[in-house]
Amino acid sequence: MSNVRVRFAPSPTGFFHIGSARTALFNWLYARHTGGTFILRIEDTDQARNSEAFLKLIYDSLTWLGMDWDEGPNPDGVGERGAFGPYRQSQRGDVYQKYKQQLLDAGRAYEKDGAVWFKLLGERYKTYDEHRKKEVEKVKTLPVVIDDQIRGRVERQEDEDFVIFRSDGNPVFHFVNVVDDITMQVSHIIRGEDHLSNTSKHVRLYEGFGVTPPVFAHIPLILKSPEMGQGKMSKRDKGALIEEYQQRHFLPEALVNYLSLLGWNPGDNREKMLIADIVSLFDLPAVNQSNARFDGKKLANMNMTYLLEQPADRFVQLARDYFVKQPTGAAVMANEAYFREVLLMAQPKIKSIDELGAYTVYFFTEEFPIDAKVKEKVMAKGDPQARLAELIAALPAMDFSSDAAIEAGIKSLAEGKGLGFGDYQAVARLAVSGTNAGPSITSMFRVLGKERVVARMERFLRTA
RNA sequence: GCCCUCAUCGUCUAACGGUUAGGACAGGUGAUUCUCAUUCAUCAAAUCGGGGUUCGAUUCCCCGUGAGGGCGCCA
Repeated sequence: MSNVRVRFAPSPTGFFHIGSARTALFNWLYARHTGGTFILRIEDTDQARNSEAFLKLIYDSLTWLGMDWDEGPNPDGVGERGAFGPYRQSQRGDVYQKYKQQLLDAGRAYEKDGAVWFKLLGERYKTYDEHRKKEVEKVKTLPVVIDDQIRGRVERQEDEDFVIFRSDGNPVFHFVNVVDDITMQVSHIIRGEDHLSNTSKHVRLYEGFGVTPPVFAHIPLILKSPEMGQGKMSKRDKGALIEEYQQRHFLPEALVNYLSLLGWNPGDNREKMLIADIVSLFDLPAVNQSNARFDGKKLANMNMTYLLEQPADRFVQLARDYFVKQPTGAAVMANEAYFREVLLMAQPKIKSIDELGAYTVYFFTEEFPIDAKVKEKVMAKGDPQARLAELIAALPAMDFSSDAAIEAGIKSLAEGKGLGFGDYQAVARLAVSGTNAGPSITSMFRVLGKERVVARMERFLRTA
């Protein structure tokens, strides 16, 4: 095992969104690529906004996406693993007190207005702050130099003392973040670019503790797609929540694959890749510097590509997971062999699992909808009623033992009337399935069975 | 207002300082299949602007402009 130690440090104050997932992913990829350790740390110091439900969502989302962690709370939330715990900041009060005392003893922190402040070293002066509309005390310091793995050399001036413990006694983010990274021996900090400006604070804190800062790597942000407006993606944007993709039965590996391509590429034209290949190819210097816009269409396409190539058993299992949650689920899955046959017929045709219900409805009930637009179109051409009547007459004698036999049967009927297969196909499909989209008419007939096909045609003729 | 970062088709992106600026998604057109979808073929589509450096700049430098982020006793 290498000495690379990275962490993902979410706070359970809201839904798990796509930006967090991508940050987690890049950390996970780097850990797996280097043979290092991936740590999950829960930043739950903000008691007012924390919730157990959101905490569980973090575990579930990471697990669903296949990002396993080596240290941190256990995925079921009971107990934890790793030698550097506790991994929830709410349980690390003692550690923070100790480090606060260290700063106090060294003269690098002081109390003011009931809060504890970190003290910058240098000459002090007062100046008016245009942004905050008040006079502030600043400190003349040398710029902090950050050698970022993705950005290169970044310089930033840190010129004001800042709070590390609030007057309510709780430590603030910058402080706990640095203390935890020190005590957990984090070697690389991979996080969003929104933290780049905070990094100078963090570096000063490391110096205050007499510790060499870890390697920083600030990854680009995910922006809204153009139709969603301006700015970085937030939880309120459509498609921003991991939970949503889970509910829509996306394939997690497709989502991970898509996310990995937002700000990174393997150096060639490959896009669809095995997770194992992404792990072996991923590296920090290859990460882009510019922000990326989220594109739901490309994600959907990636998901479809994955869906098309799923082995039959996995696809049926995915379908089962979907139908279990549908009100009609029990009826749909009542006959195992029939269910499987219908589903495998649908697999090459659908773009996402959540289309399955509508796509296969007429296989499981007589109460399927008739698409009005399709009906109008089909009925306007030729003499569909006559074709249907001919089919009804010919069907009882037809061989239904195979797709080929059915096809031959319809063809010979058509030839006898001087017509083509196509003259019967559209109206038969409409009468039997209520739509124009579906598997081949022959396999549809065979799976449905002769009686049901004839009955539906008769009913259609009566009501049409 | 101050500070930091970024800038190639609509979007994600590729291109040792030398390419007809490539690929993918989305879009257009056509072919194939009994429908639909897939698939295949094909078309359209970009180096933000201005200065340098250089024989030569998408690539290096500067200035604009635009976009994103930060400036909390939030994380």
